[in-house]
Amino acid sequence: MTTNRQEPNLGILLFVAYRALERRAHDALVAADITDITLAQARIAARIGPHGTRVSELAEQARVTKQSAGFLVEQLEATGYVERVPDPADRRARLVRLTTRADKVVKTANSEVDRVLAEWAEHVGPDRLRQVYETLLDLREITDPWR
Amino acid sequence: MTTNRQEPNLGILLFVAYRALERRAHDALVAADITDITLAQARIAARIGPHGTRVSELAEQARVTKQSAGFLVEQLEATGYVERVPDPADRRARLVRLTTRADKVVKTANSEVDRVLAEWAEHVGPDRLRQVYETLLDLREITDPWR
DNA sequence: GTGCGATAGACAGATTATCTGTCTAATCTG
DNA sequence: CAGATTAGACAGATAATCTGTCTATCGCAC
Repeated sequence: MTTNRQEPNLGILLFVAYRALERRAHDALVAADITDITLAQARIAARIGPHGTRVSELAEQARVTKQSAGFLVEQLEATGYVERVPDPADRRARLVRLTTRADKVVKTANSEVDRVLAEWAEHVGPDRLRQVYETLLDLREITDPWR
Repeated sequence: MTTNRQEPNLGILLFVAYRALERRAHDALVAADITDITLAQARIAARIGPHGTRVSELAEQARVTKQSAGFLVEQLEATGYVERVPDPADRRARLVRLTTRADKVVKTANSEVDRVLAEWAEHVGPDRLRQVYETLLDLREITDPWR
């Protein structure tokens, strides 16, 4: 529970903006006939780095348990959007990487995000939007236990 | 899917901040021995206005279907945190209201949110935090289809 | 005022996402 | 090297969410 005030509190504002962005990106995928990726899978996939990322790290970033992340990665693997390769640096671990099949997905999602951000910048002004970005970036130092 | 860039994108920053706030509030409830409210229930409860709110509106605000919202309200009703009363303005509708049993919960959650916001203000400066609030408030005009 | 499309929300059923707990192998640390 | 930690798989349970359908009511346009 955050609060139940009438004036929207910061939590709700963060939520609304986040969900709007996420929703637009996912809708863009559906519009591009990419209908075999759920929102939860996308949340995981969006956090995969260019050189692959461990399931544990994906779990931390997406704020779910390792089990949940593993479950979603398994599905993404089944649909061919990711692959798991051994981590050369740690034989316990496996790196989750995006496959070439994911290229179109990433491109589509990124394009839409860019479009949304352009709309936002148009609405509130590029400076104010950048201020939000920079402040949230600094805030991450205390809100993000990892990194 | 938002993107998979390395520099955190705005979507991820919004997510991290939102989840940090939500998590802290929920943890505060658990610390106060309020363990019969789940995060999903809290998301719904946090959006109930002082004079009661319709399930449909809660669903819209929390970005879930009416069915999901109804399901969660049912649980909150079973644990006695909310009650449903007929809406005098519309006989189809019922208003979901917080009960007195919810007082402690609301107070606990609000206190923790205030505490978190104070920490945030401490870290980035009150001005910058207020700028984030105001910009997100303006942004809501285009990101929030309702209201 | 009547009729028709929209809305509120309940009911049913299915699926998806998530968690806790446990286990093994591998790594790190003192 | 021994013990603690970490990565992630496996098993099982639960929670959350969706689609679809249905009834009652509302709000208009005519």
